[in-house]
This record gives sequence, structure tokens and C-alpha cells, in this order.
Amino acid sequence: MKNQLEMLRIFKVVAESSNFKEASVRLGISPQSVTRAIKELEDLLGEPLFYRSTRNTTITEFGKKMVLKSEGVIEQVDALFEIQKRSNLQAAEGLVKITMPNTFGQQYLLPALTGFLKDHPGIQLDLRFSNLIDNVVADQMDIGVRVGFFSNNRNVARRVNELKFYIVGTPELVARTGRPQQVNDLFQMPYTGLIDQNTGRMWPWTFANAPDFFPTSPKFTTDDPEAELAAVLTGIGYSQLADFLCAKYIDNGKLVSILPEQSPAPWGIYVYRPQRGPVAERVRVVFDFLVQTLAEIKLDKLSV
Amino acid sequence: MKNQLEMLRIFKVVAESSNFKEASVRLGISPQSVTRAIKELEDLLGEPLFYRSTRNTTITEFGKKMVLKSEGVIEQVDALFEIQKRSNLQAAEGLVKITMPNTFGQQYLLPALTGFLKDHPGIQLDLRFSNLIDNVVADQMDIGVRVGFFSNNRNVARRVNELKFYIVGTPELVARTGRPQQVNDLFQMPYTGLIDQNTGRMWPWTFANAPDFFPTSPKFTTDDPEAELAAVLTGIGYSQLADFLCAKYIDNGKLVSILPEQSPAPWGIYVYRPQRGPVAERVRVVFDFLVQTLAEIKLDKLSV
DNA sequence: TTGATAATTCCAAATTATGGATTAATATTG
DNA sequence: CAATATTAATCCATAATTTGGAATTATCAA
Repeated sequence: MKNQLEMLRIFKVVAESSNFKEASVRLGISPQSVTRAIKELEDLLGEPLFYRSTRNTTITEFGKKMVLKSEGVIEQVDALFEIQKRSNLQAAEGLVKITMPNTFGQQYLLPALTGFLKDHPGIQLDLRFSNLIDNVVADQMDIGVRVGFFSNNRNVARRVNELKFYIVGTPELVARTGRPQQVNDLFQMPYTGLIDQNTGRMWPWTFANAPDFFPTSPKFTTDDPEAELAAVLTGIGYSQLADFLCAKYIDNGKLVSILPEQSPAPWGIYVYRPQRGPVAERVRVVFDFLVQTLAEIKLDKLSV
Repeated sequence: MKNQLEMLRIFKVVAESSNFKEASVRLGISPQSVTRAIKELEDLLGEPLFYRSTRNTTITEFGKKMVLKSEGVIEQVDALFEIQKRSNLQAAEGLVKITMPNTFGQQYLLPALTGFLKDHPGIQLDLRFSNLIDNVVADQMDIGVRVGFFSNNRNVARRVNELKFYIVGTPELVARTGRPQQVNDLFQMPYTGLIDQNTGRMWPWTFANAPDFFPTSPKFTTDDPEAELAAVLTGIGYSQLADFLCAKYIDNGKLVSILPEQSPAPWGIYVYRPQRGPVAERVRVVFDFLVQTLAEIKLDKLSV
């Protein structure tokens, strides 16, 4: 395989697929070609891109980094070759509706998007902040940003970043209760709970090497992550919080990270849009901007 | 010409040359290929890149713009593919994921690996302790340590040490039951059993010159080797234990080794890693360290 | 244990790229 | 003004590369 760019294109699709076979169908080529392209790429890069057996294919950490870079390069090349088409098309203008999580959206996306609007005077945005996954609303949206997982293949989804979770408490709290040495210790100490607005039930705490914990008797309960953060900062109890909420407090010493080695697998941050029909230019522009922006954000300022 | 990137590379050199012939010399290809590449590029872009006659070639305004963009893209692609050259030159660094057995790993590997980390500040380790052989997890690991056998030839496995097994009991127990003189005597006496987490079934006892024994009515059952050791130390019953668990107790007289001449063939301790694809330097370094370390460990302090 | 499916390897066939020979065009020179 | 020299373009046989069917191996599920 002499064609570096083609290898990257194949790699990108494989990374978005759950296995080589699926990728080969999407690409309209044989699975053999996929195998060869990935192998060639791995040889060139000197590092594996996928952990794979005949029944399982998962991307490596290195692979994840490479996808983002590859996508950038591919987009640029395609942009080069579509210059004449672009000028033919209508300019990006019109209304774009986006749904996103409350806290995360207002903290990270709102500032970026207002900046974006200055560069794209023809575009209007309609932002809906909600932690609820409401399909009726979602179906009327052009773009969505969500944390967690999708089981929905009507969408084109891009995993653009990830959220880590930390168990945290104030230094005073730690002094009072003693530092928990293992996961089980936590459940004897005061803690706060967060309601999942979708189900009305408590969010479980998850760990790398311990079963999920469903808070049964929290000192404080809310359905708003920021409120929970505020409560934790007062020293009411321990909590498992997303890095974008608590990282800065860990850095400045207001909070202490407990049992960091028990951090669960990080959650994905996804940008998605409905797959129906051709994509309007204005939607594509905003979508690409969000993907770009979110991929670059450093949510976790901690030095691990 | 299918290779967009190659076309851009040729275009770039032509733009820097005064004519196609010169470019062909610089590129080490024939002038025909240059002609074709530029023609193809112009067809794709829908616009001429050079004004040319047989005696003169000058770049168009459109061509000038394209050179700049092409150079950007080419640099990015090259940067992508030069990652490995840098990392090959540099010291090993990055994340290495290792899976290992609970007890054995924490007792022998954890101390060694934490020491290793001090000498290799660039390396991060992700250690997963499990007695389960879970392929889904295992496939995402860079290195594994296991006791026993492999049926899997996708791995590069090194047998680095071995585990011996002893039938042991407390001196009090021996005094109470009388010292077993042959294997069959054991089965009439109290004993403990260990569950194989992979199968949910009892581990058989094995002997040099007697058939395997499947504990049918143990006084005490667990799936954790350390718990079984603790039970045996209380004098509940006899057990067949790995040397790294019981050797020191035999030495200090807390346990007595029964029928040592019936010890089964020792089990291998293996360090392995997936065979596919190239091996990252950081993985190689840790792998070699583990092989080295494990080969040197004296698990059995007994003088046989 | 069997059946089904995915990844990989091998290899012959199909496709694509290559450059020598030729042709066409045009500036320079005698 | 014609002869000469030089270069781009075209044609085409050959070389090189890519492709996917068939066979192999591995793994999971029933």
C-alpha cells in the first residue's frame, strides 16, 4: 500500500466501526484490504492501532490519538479538492439548533459558540440546555452534544473527548473521617448523591476494580451537578464528580482526590447529528467547529 | 493516478522548479509521470495550475494559492508519519497496561514495578489484578503474567519461573490426624478447597505418582488463595498450596509439608504479550524487566 | 462439540503506474 | 527562413502494485 492518505481514510472508518468487517462493508472494499491497510499503517507508525482477535477489535490509546489527527488531515485534503464545489454551494447561513448538557454546555460550549458567531454572521444558533435525553426534542435538533453512550444508529456520532471521574472531599472532611483506604471505606462515611433526571434514580458511583455503588443514604441529594459540587465544597461529604467540575479545586487544594487509582473508565463526550438526508452546509460548519473545539479542550488540568 | 497526496507532492516540486523536466530529475521520475500528475490534479481541481508551452511553464495565480495549501497538508501528513522516528530515538515513555494474578502480582510484581517506575519516569503503568482469564480485558493489555498453561498462540510467551505445590497442614493438625503416609490417606482427613474463578469448579490436587484428586467435601471453600492459606493456618485442614504462599510458614514451623515426594510437576510462570503488530519500545522495556525480575525471584525458600 | 463468523495469509488475476519511443510544439541559431 | 535543440504530450508494452477468492486460524455461542 503506497497511498498514505488512503490508509488514513480506511483507518478512520475502521475506528468508527466496531470491527474490520463492518468497516469493509462501509468502505465497499474487501476485509483483506482493510487488514492490509491497518497493518501497513501500524508498521509505518511503529505501534499497534488496534487490539484485535478474530472476535474482538478495540482501538488502542495510541490509535485514539491518531484518529483525531488523521481526521484533521483528511478533512484538509478533502477541503483542498473541493474548493470549486464550495464556491458553487450556498454560503453557510441559517438557523442551527443544538442540544447540550446544562453545566458542561454553559461552561465550555457557550463561550466557544458565541465566538464562532462573530466569524459566521450568516448563522443563527438555537441552544437548548438539558440533561434530559428527550427524543421528541432531540429529533428536532440539528446537532447534539452528550456525555455517555449511544445505542442509536440513526445518528452520526463522533467521540471527541472524554470525561474522567474523581472521588473528592474537602481536606477538613478527610481530616475528620480519616482518608478512605479502599472503596468500601467510603460507604461508611458521609457522601452526597446525584439524581439522574432521565430515570429519577440515583447515579451510581463506578470504579475501576470494584462494583458500582448506589448511594442509599446520602447526606445531601440534588439533580444538579453544580449544586452537588457546591455541597461538596462545604464539606458535607464525599462525592464522585466529573473532572471538568472539580479539577480546578483539586489543583488549588480546596478538594482532595480520594482513591484515584479506582477511577472508572472515562466516559466519552459525543457530538452527533441525525443521519437523515444530506447535511446542510451551515450544520456541517457548526458540527465541524464543535468537534474541533471539544477535541482541543483540556478538561482535566490535573497532573496525573 | 489514484494517489492524491502523491500528486500534491509532485505538484509542489514542479512549482519550485522552472519546468517539468527539471522537476522530474529532482523527483527521480520520468517527465511523463510529471505531466500526468499535473494533468490529473488540474482535472480534479477544475482549473489550470500552469500556463505552459513546450518551451515555457509558469504557474497560474490559482496554482500559487494551491502550492501554499499543499505544502501545509504535506507537512501535516509527514508529521503524522514521523511520530515513530522520534519515539524510537527517545527513551521509552507512555502507558503500559499489565494484567496479573491478584496475590502473586501484589506480592512480587507490585514492589518490583514501583521500583521500576522510579528508574523510568516517562512510563506510566496500568496494573489489572485478576485471577480471571477474561479475553475481552486481556486483549486490551500490553503485557500479561499468568501461572499455568496457554492454548493461545497469538501471544509471545516466556516461561520465566515455576511454581511448586506442597501439601501442608499445621503441626497440631498432623498430631491430631496422624501423619498421612500415602496420598489416599489424605482424602479421609479434613481438607480445604479452592474454587477456580474461571470455571467455578474446584481446583484438583495433583501428584507425582497418583491420579488427580477433586476435593468433594472440603471443610472450607474459597476462591481466594490467601483466604485458603489463612484457613489452613488455623488448622482447619490440609491443603495443596503454591510455594510462594506457604514456603515461609514451612520454614518457621507453622506448617508442615506432607508427602513432599508426591509433589506434582511444577507449573510455569509466564510473561506474555500479544504478537500482532510492532512492539512499542515502552512495552518492550517493561516486558524485559518483568522477564528479568521474575526469573531472579526465589519463590521457594526451602532447601529441598 | 459443532457451527458461525471474523481476521489473516496466500496467490492468481486485474488494475494501475511507468518510462521508452514517438509526435508535436516552439524558442534559438546559423 | 530553415535547421536544431529542447520540452510537453501521447501511445503502449511492460513492470509493479493492488485486489479479492480460497484456505487457514481463532474465537464465541449454542
